[in-house]
Amino acid sequence: MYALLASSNRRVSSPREPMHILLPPFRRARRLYCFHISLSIAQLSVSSLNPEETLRKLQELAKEGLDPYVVAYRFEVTARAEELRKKYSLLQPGEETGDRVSVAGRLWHVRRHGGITFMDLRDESGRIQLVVRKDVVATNPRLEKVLQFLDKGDIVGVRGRVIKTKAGEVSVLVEDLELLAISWRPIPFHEFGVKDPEQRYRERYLDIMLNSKVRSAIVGLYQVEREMRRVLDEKGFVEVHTPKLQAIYGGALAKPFVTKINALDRTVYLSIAPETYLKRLVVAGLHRVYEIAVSFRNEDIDATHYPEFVQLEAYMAFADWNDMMSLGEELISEAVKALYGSYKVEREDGTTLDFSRPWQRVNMVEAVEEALKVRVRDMSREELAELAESLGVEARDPRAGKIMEKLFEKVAMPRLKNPTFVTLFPRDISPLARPSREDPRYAERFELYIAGLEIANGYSELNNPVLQYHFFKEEEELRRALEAESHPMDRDYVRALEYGLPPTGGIGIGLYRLMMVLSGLPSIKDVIPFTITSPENVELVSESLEWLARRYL
RNA sequence: GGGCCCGUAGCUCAGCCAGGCAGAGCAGCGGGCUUUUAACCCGUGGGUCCCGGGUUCAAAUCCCGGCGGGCCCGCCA
Repeated sequence: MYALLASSNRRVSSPREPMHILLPPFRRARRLYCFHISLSIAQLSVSSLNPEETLRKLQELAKEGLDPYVVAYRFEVTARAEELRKKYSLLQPGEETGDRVSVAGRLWHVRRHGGITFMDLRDESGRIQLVVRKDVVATNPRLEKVLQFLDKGDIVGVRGRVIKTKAGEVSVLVEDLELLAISWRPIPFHEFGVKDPEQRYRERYLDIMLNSKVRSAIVGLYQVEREMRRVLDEKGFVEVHTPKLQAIYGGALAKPFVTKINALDRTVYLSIAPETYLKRLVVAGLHRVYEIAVSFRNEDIDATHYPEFVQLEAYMAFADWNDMMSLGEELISEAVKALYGSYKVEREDGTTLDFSRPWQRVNMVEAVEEALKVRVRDMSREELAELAESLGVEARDPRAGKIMEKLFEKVAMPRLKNPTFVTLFPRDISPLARPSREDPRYAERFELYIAGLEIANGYSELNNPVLQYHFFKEEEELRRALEAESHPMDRDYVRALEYGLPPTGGIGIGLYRLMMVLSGLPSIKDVIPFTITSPENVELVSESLEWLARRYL
């Protein structure tokens, strides 16, 4: 009884009209906009901001002919923040130069002191302080006006003289300032300002703006790619694009995305790897070929996996797996050098990763034996399975090699900190690799581990069409038996091999993972510029200001 | 698929264990300040305590159910 009353009271006392009811019809809004705007905006829970204040600011600016949406189409930039700080670092505190520069960027902080205002402006190079002094402002009415309405988050361009403040900071003494764009939303301007993990990925532009580690990882990936392209280019490699829409997916063992080409009414798969196409190109006589390939795998998302990722795959005719390990060492260590100026990378956790060549090489079986102190090399599938189960490793797979790999990942992989090549993978889990010239139970296949993460994979490429056909058939049977991922039969690929593939080495390097390891960021999503997020009802300031559009048309 | 944690102002969080007027800092707004560094000082507005139900004189707090999010563990780079 009481409960009923209480709950019904609560319901009565907290009614909320849906927001759209509060949004005025267009015509009426024009006449009464002041009233309606403040009303409708007040209902928006949108981030703090203060759309009302921002609207007022825009109206005031418009009156003065300073509406940035109307007047600001370009701004002549002559200097970058970081360059200025370096170039003028030797000025004495309080010293002023006559050097006039113009810089542009976003205001990060505004510190008003009455007669003097300090602002931090950031452009893509870094930060520079702006000083706006009352005596200078007095000579420039427009500056005086704009200054009233400046907020942190706004995009401005300034012209002024380079000085060093009494506190010793290189600054621009502002003589003129143009408001180039305003921010309607508050920006959490502290380092790591966006803490909510979901918001970080939803509004990634904020995370990239505010989180320097994320920003440098994203820029770093570009630098890594650039350096790897340089190294490959010098060796005569040709960069190509292979199809992302494929009739038969292959080159890896993974679940594909399924889609359709309407024009052909055909089901196609998004590329899970460029491998088989790149090797077709080697058959075609492009003896050194590579791709920085976006690949898609329709599998789970976790800290080290994301359904779309970027890998560099390179193939070199007349080379074997040893050559590819050397190439991998060179590509990655030179990229590290280009990025950090050293082959050693200090990480946040205090550890150092040493990319100096050559890197350690251990074969998988020896690594397992070393970790377990048990001789496993001649064990049967059943013996291996028993050992695995005793260590809590699932061992239902019919392939002995799969069990060996799992054992390795369980007992040996986490120990691999500095770059290490794990060599001699089991043959039966390597359908595109060439059997070892010394022991056909193994393949001439390696994987590269850094900081416990698998970063690269390569091998002496299988060029024997008869064996390739045989392995594809094995994979088909495996798929039926296991419903596990297996490599589909690709008859055109075998046909290409039948024309003759030279002895060839190949390597694939996971670039996001490499960047994860280098940056020390804990999730692969941190180094990917944009990732998918769950559906969201996005509230927009603009929606309540639709009437304002008319002013600009 | 199994286990653990979180949801309170625009943001970061306290309050919950042990039920009793809804709190702090930052951000916003108003005022002051000519050398600051996330400036500072004074003043001030701001709440669906995730949602629903239950227990109780009384629920942000206890119980049940749901929703949203995160982390760890098993399979794929």
